[in-house]
Amino acid sequence: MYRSHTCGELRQEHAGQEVTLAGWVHRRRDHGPLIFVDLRDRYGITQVVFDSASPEVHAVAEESRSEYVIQIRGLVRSRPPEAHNPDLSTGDVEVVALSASVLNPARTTPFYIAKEGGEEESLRLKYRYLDLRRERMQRNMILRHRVVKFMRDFLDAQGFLEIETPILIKSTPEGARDYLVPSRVHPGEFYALPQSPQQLKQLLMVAGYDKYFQVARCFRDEDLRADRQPEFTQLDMEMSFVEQEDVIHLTEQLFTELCAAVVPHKRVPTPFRRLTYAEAMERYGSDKPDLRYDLELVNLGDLLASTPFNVFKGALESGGQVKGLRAPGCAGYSRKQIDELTDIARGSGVKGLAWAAIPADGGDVRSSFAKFLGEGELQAIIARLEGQPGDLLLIVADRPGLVATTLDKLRREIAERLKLADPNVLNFSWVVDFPLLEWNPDENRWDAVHHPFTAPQDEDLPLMTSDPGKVRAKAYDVVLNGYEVGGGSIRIHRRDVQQQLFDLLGISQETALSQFGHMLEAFEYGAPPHGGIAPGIDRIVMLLADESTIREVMAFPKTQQAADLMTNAPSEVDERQLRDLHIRLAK
RNA sequence: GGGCCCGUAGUCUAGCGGUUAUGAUGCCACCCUGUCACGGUGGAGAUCGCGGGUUCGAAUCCCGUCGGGCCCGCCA
Repeated sequence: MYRSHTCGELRQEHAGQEVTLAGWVHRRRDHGPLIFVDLRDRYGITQVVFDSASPEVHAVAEESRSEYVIQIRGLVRSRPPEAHNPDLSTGDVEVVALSASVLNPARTTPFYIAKEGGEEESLRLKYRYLDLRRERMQRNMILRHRVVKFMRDFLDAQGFLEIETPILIKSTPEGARDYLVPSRVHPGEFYALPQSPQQLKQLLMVAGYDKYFQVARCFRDEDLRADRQPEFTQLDMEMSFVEQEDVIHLTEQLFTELCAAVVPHKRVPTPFRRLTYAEAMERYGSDKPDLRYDLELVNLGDLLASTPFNVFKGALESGGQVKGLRAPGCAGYSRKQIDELTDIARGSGVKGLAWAAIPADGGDVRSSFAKFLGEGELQAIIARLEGQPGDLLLIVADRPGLVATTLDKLRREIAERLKLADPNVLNFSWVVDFPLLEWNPDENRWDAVHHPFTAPQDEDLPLMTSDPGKVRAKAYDVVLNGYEVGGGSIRIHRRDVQQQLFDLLGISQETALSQFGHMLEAFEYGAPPHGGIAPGIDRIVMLLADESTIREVMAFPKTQQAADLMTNAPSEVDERQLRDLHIRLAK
């Protein structure tokens, strides 16, 4: 045994005991004949005292440097009354070294372990094993463990079974780009890594495992973002004999109890608010709005039906929208600040941003567009937006999609500037009634918004033939503080409905059979009604940890170019390996 | 595929056409018996990401390239 205790556990009551500790040298305070070493492991820090009265022991402390791994045997004693350290959990005691040895020396680390912050993230990623020693990453890894442990315990208590599904599976064309794995045994053929275990969990329902879950690694070969990595982890769940309401209820209970258990200092409003997709887009311009603050978008189109202002008029005449957003107390924004907002708007693709500032002192409204408006229109706009003295009004006119994207971005920007989002609130909500299909003008067919096994809502079934774009799906997303943290649906279990959907998606009999034959066949052997959801663990932990990227809650994440800076993956491989796989590289 | 931002000792950072390239911290040596971001004295440490160009002169300006970040597209 290298140690009798960890560096986080000694207390006043251990005084007088002889203990053995092992850990890393966190800091060393060398007073010559007296040296203090803060010994660190993942449990905490304990102060060890080396006195020159024992020269051999003292010599070990003298040669030790930061991050040396050392072992000491010593006597726990109460610190002198004036020397207690309230910042350490072990701060009432110290260990007087009786013997000591260096288990392994350490080079000077490329960044401080003891003091965090400031370094380029790429440096932290290159030396991730050092970064992981630090408190921030340790806290995040521990939180992540607790989250996953809670999920497992919760679902186990609810009667769920955790079942593993393969990582090497069949590639299917729709959805995200697959990561492919060449087969050595079958020249020219490939496996895909799962984008999610979607089909497999549905087959488990056919098999009668009516409550399934898995902490499932998922792979998508798409471009990265702060909240998107090429591999990520979902709490994949599926249940038989459930309706949408059952899945929502269970998930809500899971999240509520999870947060109470692991982040008790945060407030979770319950029940979770519910928005339809149409309502979310209308009021927030987003299907994942941050509901910690209001700042709702307001439609102005009807007020401007006969406006002479060409920008508004043109947008409305071509089927677009004019919508606005009230930025409370921002009337004093400088030209520069307004230009920044305009740049943000342009960045989403609109041509410009119309604005009006209502001075707090009751003076004349400053505005970029009032002079182009008709009689009374400015007053009508201000009234509709409920503009008060001191407010800045932001207005966008364009195609509905662009108006939504732009005002969503401006809404988040204003909230950020005004610090409207309470960091200690976890505002979960449900977005429901997603459309089942969206028109794909490039391919001249319908695409599944969720996936091709998502069930349409019963009362919309007649629309499948008459107006497919209006069909709502039994699909639901759970949204947290502006992030989609989970999505799911009730699946189609009727063969005729499935066929109808394939027809709309332009999937031929032959394609359906070759791509989904196993599913269709399975569903002919008694498929129970079923549905599920897949919360994204990385994003949830990120939000619980108050981090702004999921990289901070992953042990070994990849860069935006999908590279691992520590191992230098991806990398070239031997000619021999390629030959085994029957692969020749295109020059 | 596109837009924007960043790259200077181990680390963070100042400098933005002429400096001996700034400071902090870390590192090394010596001194110090109650520190806990210990303190004190001294020292070493930088092909200014890389390549090319403009210029009498480039860390500084221009072009390219590499790496990193944020975003758009993409992400059933």
